[in-house]
Order: sequence, then C-alpha cells, then structure tokens
Amino acid sequence: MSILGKLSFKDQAFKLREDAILDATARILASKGFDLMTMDDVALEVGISKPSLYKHFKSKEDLVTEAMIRLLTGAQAFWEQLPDTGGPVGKLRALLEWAMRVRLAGGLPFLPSTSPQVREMLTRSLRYVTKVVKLNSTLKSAVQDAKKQGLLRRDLPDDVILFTYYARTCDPAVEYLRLYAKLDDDAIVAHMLAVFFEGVQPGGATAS
Amino acid sequence: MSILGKLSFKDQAFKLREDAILDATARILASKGFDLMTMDDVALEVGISKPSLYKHFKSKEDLVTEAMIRLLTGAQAFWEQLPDTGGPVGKLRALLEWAMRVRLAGGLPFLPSTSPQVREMLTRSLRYVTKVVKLNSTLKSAVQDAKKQGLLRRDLPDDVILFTYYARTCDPAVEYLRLYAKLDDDAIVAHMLAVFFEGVQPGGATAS
DNA sequence: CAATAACGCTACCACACAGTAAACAAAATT
DNA sequence: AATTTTGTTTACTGTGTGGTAGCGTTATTG
Repeated sequence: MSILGKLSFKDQAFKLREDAILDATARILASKGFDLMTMDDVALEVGISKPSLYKHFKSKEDLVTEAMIRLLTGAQAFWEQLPDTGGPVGKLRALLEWAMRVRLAGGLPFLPSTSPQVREMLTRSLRYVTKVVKLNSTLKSAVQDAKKQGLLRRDLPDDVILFTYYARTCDPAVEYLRLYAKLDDDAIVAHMLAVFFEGVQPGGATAS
Repeated sequence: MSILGKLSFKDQAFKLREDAILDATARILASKGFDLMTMDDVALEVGISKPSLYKHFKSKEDLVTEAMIRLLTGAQAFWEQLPDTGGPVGKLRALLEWAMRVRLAGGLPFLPSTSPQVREMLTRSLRYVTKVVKLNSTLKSAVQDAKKQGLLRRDLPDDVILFTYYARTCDPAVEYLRLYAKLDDDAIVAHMLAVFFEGVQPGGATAS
C-alpha cells in the first residue's frame, strides 16, 4: 500500500500540474493567440522550466490540442448536467451563455477562429475531432427538436443554425463591446444572446 | 514633356505595382493570416524580390496596415455610391453583403479578428484609425436613422448593433458553411443576413 | 561604342523560438 | 552513510523570418 500510495500520490501531483499547465495555456492562448504564445511563456507562467513542460506534452501542438479537448469536455459535461425544463432552446441558450462567460473570464474561445493553420492542426487530432463530432451531434439533435416544436425557424438549414451558433462563442463583438462600449459582462451576454436568437430587426421572437 | 512623361509613366508603373503588392497581400493574409504570412511569400506572389518589396513598404506592419486601409476605403466608396432607395437597413444589408462577398472571393475580412497583436498594430496607425472612425460614424448615423424609423430594435444600444454588424464581416461561420455544409456563395450570404437581421427564432421581422 | 545612372537581386545578418542533451539536485533504498 | 533513481534545470542547436548591404544588369546619353 505504501508504494501504491506513493505512486498514486505522485500521479496525483502529476495530474495536478498538468491541469495547472493547461490552465496557463488557456489563459495565454486567449490573450496572445497561438502564434504568439511561446513554450517559455507557458513554462514561466506555471513556474517550471521548458524541459519539464515537454515531459507532459510532447510538442506545442499537442499542448494546445489538449487544452482544446479539455474545453470541449467541459462543454459536454455542462450540457449533460443541464435540466430539461428549459426545452431545447433554453439549453442552447444556457450553453452559449456558459461559453461566453468562460471567454469573458479569460478563457479560450471554442472555435479556433484565429487561423486556418490552427484549425488544420486540430483536425489532425483524432481525439479532438471525435469530441467535436459528438458535441455537434448532441447539439444537432437539440436544434432539430426545437425546429419540430416550432421554437427555431424551419426555413434555416440545421447547419446554418449550428455554425452561426458555434461562431458566437468566438465572436469578436464580445471583446469590442467590453473594450469600447464599456458594457459589463451581464449586459454583453444578454445582448449577444438577444441578437443571435431574435435578430436586430424588431417584431422578433420573445426572449425565452 | 519627355522627361515629365517618363516620370509620370514611372510613377504610374510604381503605383500599379503597389496595387499588385496589396492585392497579393490581401490574398495571402486571407488565406494564412498575419503571423504565417512572410514577406517572401508576398514577394514571390508578386514576382519581385524582397528588397524591392521594401522599396514600397518599409515593414510588414506597414504593408498590412496599408492593405487594411485600402479595404476600408473601398467600403466607404461602396457605401457612398449606394442609392438611398432601400432605406438605412437596405444600405446596411447591401454593405454587409458586399463585405461577405469580398471575403468569399478570397479577400480580407474587415475586422482583424485574428489576434490582439494585429488589432494593436492597426490602432497605432493614425490613418487607419481615422478611416475606421469615419466609417463608424457613417454607419452609426444609419443605425440611428433606422431605429427612429422603427426598422431596428430600439432596445439594443447602437454599439451592440454596430459591433455585432462588424463582427459578421469576419464571421468564421462563413468559412465553415462553405467547407462543411457545401452551400454556394449566394446561399451563404442569404442565410448569414437572415440570421443577423431576423435571428434564429421564428416570428421574426420580414426580410427587407 | 563608352560612360553613367537607376534598378533589382543574391547573399547575408540578427534574432526569436521549438525542441534537446547533459549536468545537477533530491530523494529513496540498502 | 553510500548508491541508485528520479526529476529538474541550465545551456545549447537548428531553423525560419524580418530586414539590409553591396553587387550584377539593363537602359540611357554623349
């Protein structure tokens, strides 16, 4: 037991540090973007040195991919823990709000809107793609369900709704609103949701 | 006259090449993004060598800033040439459609959604900022006008409408729709406009 | 045909960053 | 206490890129 205990303790510490690294990665990635983030930045932020960092992740690509995977996992978990009381649109609203609040708190955007190279890199990761596909089919069901109930426009293809939905999670309007319009986070989230679901023209749907 | 003629001819050729350089810059920038675009790329695409490129633009930052300024100038020109018959919302729709078609044709997105560093670089350029401010005030007037006429929701602040509008010009949903949903350009534009103006929920405003 | 001016280009520098090898410290075991 | 083992760091390499110095090359003029 002592050896087992020690090993598991070590593993625990290892896992803890891995989480700290991923946290730091997310922060730096959100603030500087992929290209400007250096491995030295990450190591410095965590308080370890670069070779130790490479003990955990074999490359920069690997590190960033892992950070994105963790984010997707969190999103999936958040979705599954949501109550069904709000209906499909209520759940979609809640997840989008969650994603925007993650970003406003200095976290990563869901989509790598940044550059084609990052997107390509991620699509080379089977684990990442699997997660994306799974989350996508979950949300697609919700969208189809909502359309059946008349809660979403039937004249829009599923993909249009889904992709514009995803894009809202990395919408630069969020940053601009905070920087230049000086709105607080609650107002930003409320307005972004309103524009997405109801549009900018009047006569629109009622807020859920 | 012969000397003068020669000089003006040279200037003309110089200007022409400058345009070719800016075209190439826009193409590469749109496809690879700022960080991955190298000066060698641009020189190769234009068919000149790097030092010749530096005869025209004193740095990479300068080159990219100039490309963005040219884009804004084009947008302003397009706006001013629009007829007033469609009303303010019609003009806003038309400009947004124009911007999306520019991008779909391989051009630049309006906003540097890419990275904070690019945004910061651009805001250091007085000429760029001036153009942005001018275009922004033009569009703000249109928005206020439309709100007065009841054509845009009065419960949304001007800035919210403007920033979400700008963000649509660099919305990654456009690329995803083309890549994965296999929609043609017309359909993409129509759906993006529909979602922005009318939202994804039913019971919305009529298309202008 | 010779001299000169203008122009563009090859070859280079400095630097930053991803990734690694080998020295070093600390703990665990005997 | 001696030895092995584990984990960490300092110091380095190689590569790619922004930016430049100085050399060919062509056109122009007398």
